[in-house]
Amino acid sequence: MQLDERKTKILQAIIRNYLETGEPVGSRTISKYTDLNLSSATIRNEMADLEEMGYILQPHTSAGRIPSDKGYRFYVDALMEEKEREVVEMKEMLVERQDKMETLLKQVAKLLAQNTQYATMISAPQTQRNKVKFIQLSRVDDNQILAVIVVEGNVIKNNILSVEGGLTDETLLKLNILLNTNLNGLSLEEINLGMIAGLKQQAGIHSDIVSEVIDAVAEAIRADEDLEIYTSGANNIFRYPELADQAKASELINTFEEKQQLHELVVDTLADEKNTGIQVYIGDETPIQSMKDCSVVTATYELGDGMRGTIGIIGPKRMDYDKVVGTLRTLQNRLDELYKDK
Amino acid sequence: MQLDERKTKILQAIIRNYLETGEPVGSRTISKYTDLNLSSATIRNEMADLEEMGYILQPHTSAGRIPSDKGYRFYVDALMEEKEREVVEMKEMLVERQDKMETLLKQVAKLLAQNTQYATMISAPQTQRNKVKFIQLSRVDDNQILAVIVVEGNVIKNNILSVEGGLTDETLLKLNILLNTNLNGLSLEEINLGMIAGLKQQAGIHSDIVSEVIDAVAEAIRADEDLEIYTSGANNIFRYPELADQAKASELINTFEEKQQLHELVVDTLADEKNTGIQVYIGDETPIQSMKDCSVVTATYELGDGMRGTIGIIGPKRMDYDKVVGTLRTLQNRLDELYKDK
DNA sequence: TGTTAGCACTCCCTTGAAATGAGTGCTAAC
DNA sequence: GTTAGCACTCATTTCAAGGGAGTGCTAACA
Repeated sequence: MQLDERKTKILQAIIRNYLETGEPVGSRTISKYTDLNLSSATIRNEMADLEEMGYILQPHTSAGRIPSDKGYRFYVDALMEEKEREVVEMKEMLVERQDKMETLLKQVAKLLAQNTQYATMISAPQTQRNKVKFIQLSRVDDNQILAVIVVEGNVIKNNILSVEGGLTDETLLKLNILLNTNLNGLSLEEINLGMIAGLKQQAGIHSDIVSEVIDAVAEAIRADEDLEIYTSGANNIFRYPELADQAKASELINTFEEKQQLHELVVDTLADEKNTGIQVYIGDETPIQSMKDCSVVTATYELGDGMRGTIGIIGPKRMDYDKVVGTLRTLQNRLDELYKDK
Repeated sequence: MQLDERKTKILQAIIRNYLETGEPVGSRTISKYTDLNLSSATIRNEMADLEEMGYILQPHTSAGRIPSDKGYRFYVDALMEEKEREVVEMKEMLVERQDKMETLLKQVAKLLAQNTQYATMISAPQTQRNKVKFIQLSRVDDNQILAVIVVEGNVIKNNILSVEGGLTDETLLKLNILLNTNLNGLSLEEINLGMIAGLKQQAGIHSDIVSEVIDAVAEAIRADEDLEIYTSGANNIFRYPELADQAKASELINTFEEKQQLHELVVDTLADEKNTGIQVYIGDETPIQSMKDCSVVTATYELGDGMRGTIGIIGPKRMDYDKVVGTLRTLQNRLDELYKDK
């Protein structure tokens, strides 16, 4: 069977109506809703076809129809094909100047949640940072020294180390030179055990300091550590009866709170390079089990210097895809500016 | 009317039973439950008294009794007076060695939530840190310098600054000396506008760097910035039907997610110095509006060097106060060790 | 004077039957 | 190919009846 133009129109009408109301939609509603001027009986025939084709389904006999995952998918695909939509100016998205990335991202998540009435998440941008850029040891007081490590992408790690027997300024300077000349510009792979042993030997009695610094370097470089994820509006799921029952809500809330599982979403989104950077997961398509009754829309954003992060919107399957995709697209463009404004 | 021993016993029996079941408890239950050997009729008379005195109440005629806030309060006060309970060894609380405070606190919150089946929060320890301890500017590359600021309590702040026209190593050294000799040991109040102007003048063309550093100092010192709060187990509230209805759950979840309001709890708890460091808020006693149907138990913990934070457990009024208070007391003692172990 | 047995009464909650109504599938006519 | 009409289905609402848990009160008992 073919999905001709009339069937398409009817299908879209069904979905749009369902998006608004959340109730199964009947033939009579469609008969009036569209400009097709068809009687409800005709619509019923077409609906039977659409059901057979798998685009819509009936919760029970004598109920109206609701879109299936396949139906949503069709709708979203059609939506995405539409011409680049005009970038709506989000005046309400006035973000105050922020000097901290963290605060900015938290605010974006929050505003986005308020704006869309869905749950949102945003991951801090990640960059390739495999190389040590700079190491500095400084005295804080008699027994403590501060180790500052900067790696590519300007990720900074601080460690305060205690030194038992005092340490002369001279020794500190030597250690600084030792570490910088040997480690700068190296990646984690290039810092091998042999090299570490050599460094320790040169550091003599202060080899423990070298150990600690190298541990800190490893940590600063290891990517997953600061894959921070910020969420907001988790409680918005209570707005949608189909998600608000206790079992589902509890699971979802847990996912948002633990954040651990959200990583998968980020990984999955970033992995997919080809498209415009916006992806839609409907129902079972999502990598996260607890969201199998939801739809998830994700966008990859990119800050000037090649750092990429993920924004996600999680809501019911009858999400306002149109608006969400539009908003995300706008945000993709704006986020870079916001960051540059700092 | 007096709250004699028998009334006390009955009241405690009622409360304990209600804590377990969550259902109103009737006279017959108490008659069998206690070792008083009284008939249900006698219990009924006593219950009528207790109700008149405001310790218990009836949801409706011909229902059993449930504790009122006053009843809970009595129960908790009696509990707290009990002799220092033996510190239970929490074997299951084996926390892996963590080198980051943040990770430690997140883990504690999580374990605590799993352990108690309530929602938990923990605030990062705060210390008085009004004084600058140490400032260091270092070159990262040709156009960027890194400013590291350490204030009392070893709070560290990093800022990367861009410098337009290059900066010689000599100038950098001069700036370092300038900043350290003038700012070290000073509190925010002591760094006044006159001094800032003086510094800027001495810095000459690099006065903008001085400005940025001073801004960073102000931020590092300002306390509220890093009053981080970690939460866990918010979805545990779904275990208690009296909290699980949509309106309440949504509000609670929101409170946990936004964290903003939780600050009040921390402030309130830290303000109260006199007692053992454990406080119980029942119903309306809590400073947080959305928790007025909950009970909140908070504990102040102290890490060796005078840093204090707050742990909170949020659950239904029929919380197992006994266990919760015990667990928190244990944790108070253990947290310091855990931290020292680092 | 305190305790207890007995009983009528209250009120929530469950159960099941009946009514409602939205929506369908099918058939026959246009 | 489209439509009107009708019988049918089934979730949901409504209502009354019955059960049950628990109370308050009274009268008897120790």
